[in-house]
Amino acid sequence: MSQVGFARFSAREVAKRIGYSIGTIYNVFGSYDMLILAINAQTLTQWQAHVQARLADARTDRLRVLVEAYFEFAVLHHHAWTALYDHRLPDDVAAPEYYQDHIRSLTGIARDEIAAALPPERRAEADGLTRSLLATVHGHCFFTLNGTFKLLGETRPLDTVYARVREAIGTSFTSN
Amino acid sequence: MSQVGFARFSAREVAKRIGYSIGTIYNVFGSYDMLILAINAQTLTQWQAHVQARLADARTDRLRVLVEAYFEFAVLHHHAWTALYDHRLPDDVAAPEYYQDHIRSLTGIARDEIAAALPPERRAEADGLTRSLLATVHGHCFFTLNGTFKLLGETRPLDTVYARVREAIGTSFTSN
DNA sequence: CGCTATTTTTAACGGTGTTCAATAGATCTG
DNA sequence: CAGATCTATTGAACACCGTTAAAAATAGCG
Repeated sequence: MSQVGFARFSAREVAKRIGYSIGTIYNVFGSYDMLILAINAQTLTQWQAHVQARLADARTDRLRVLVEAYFEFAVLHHHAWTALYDHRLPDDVAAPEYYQDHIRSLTGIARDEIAAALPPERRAEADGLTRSLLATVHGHCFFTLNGTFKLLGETRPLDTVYARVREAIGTSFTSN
Repeated sequence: MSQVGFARFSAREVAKRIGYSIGTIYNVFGSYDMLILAINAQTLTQWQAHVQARLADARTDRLRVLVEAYFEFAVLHHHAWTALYDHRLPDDVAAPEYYQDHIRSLTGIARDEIAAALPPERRAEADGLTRSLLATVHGHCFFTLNGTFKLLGETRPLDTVYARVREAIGTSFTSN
């Protein structure tokens, strides 16, 4: 996945590379969707580890480090990261519980940092603000990787999105 | 595309439905990528028309209407909208000029509204702020449609993202 | 009409996800 | 050990896909 990207990824190629036949892949994972979910879950694990490692030796401005680590991983593993969002289950199928847990675990890190960065009287906003800032950072990262920012002339997406985060943490008008 | 979505879309099916053979599709569009680009360009045109129509009868708070129209189109045509971002050209291929123009035209609408909403002494920030807020709104819209917000418990993404936009327009710490 | 130029078709190629009967291997039983 | 049961693995078959190029059909023109 990290080598060819989502569009050129194939279950048959996986089977070939690990020395098994295509049938075995299907016995183990059940379907193409579930194979990709397993791979994406691994990506989420690596992403979380990356963010936690960066936060571990962050001495000041942990929020900045958090945002940087988010971007860094996506740029470093852009095929794997993009696959997280390129893959879509059928509209009537929900992601398995284990996969949802991976997402909750990763977003939980952001929540803890944001809660810690908020003044005590605004801690109640932490959950809503976290969801919003995750989306904000995601949008900037996505536009960085898919070329939209290049097209529009944005050269410092990291600084830009950090300004958005600081605004929201500093003084928020949200009602969440 | 709007019926089956990006993943299940096929050029052969298009040929069948319009009563031509697959070869004709390739004579006209050149490749699968270019066919999708043509379809996505149409989607961008419809999106722009939708936003302009909403802005045309906006009497107050045009920024709110702008954000609402963005969301509304994505939700109303979520398969077509998602295809805009599911499709990725090979890393070494740039989008054709006509397609880039569509994007610049759509984002230009946002730029004009944002510039008008800014106090005169901050007009210079309009371009950078527009890029950032487009990414911000995109992120919220994307998380709404791909289920991330549902998973995280976000129930009012439109209000939430509008709070982010108001923050940035109201008092911005950005250096763009 | 015949001749050219354009449009369209068709068949083939190599690839994909998916299924499933058949095989191979491992494990347990008497 | 021999045999039976259970599990893991295979690979052929199916229906689809994007892509190509030669052949066929159509249109335009003198």
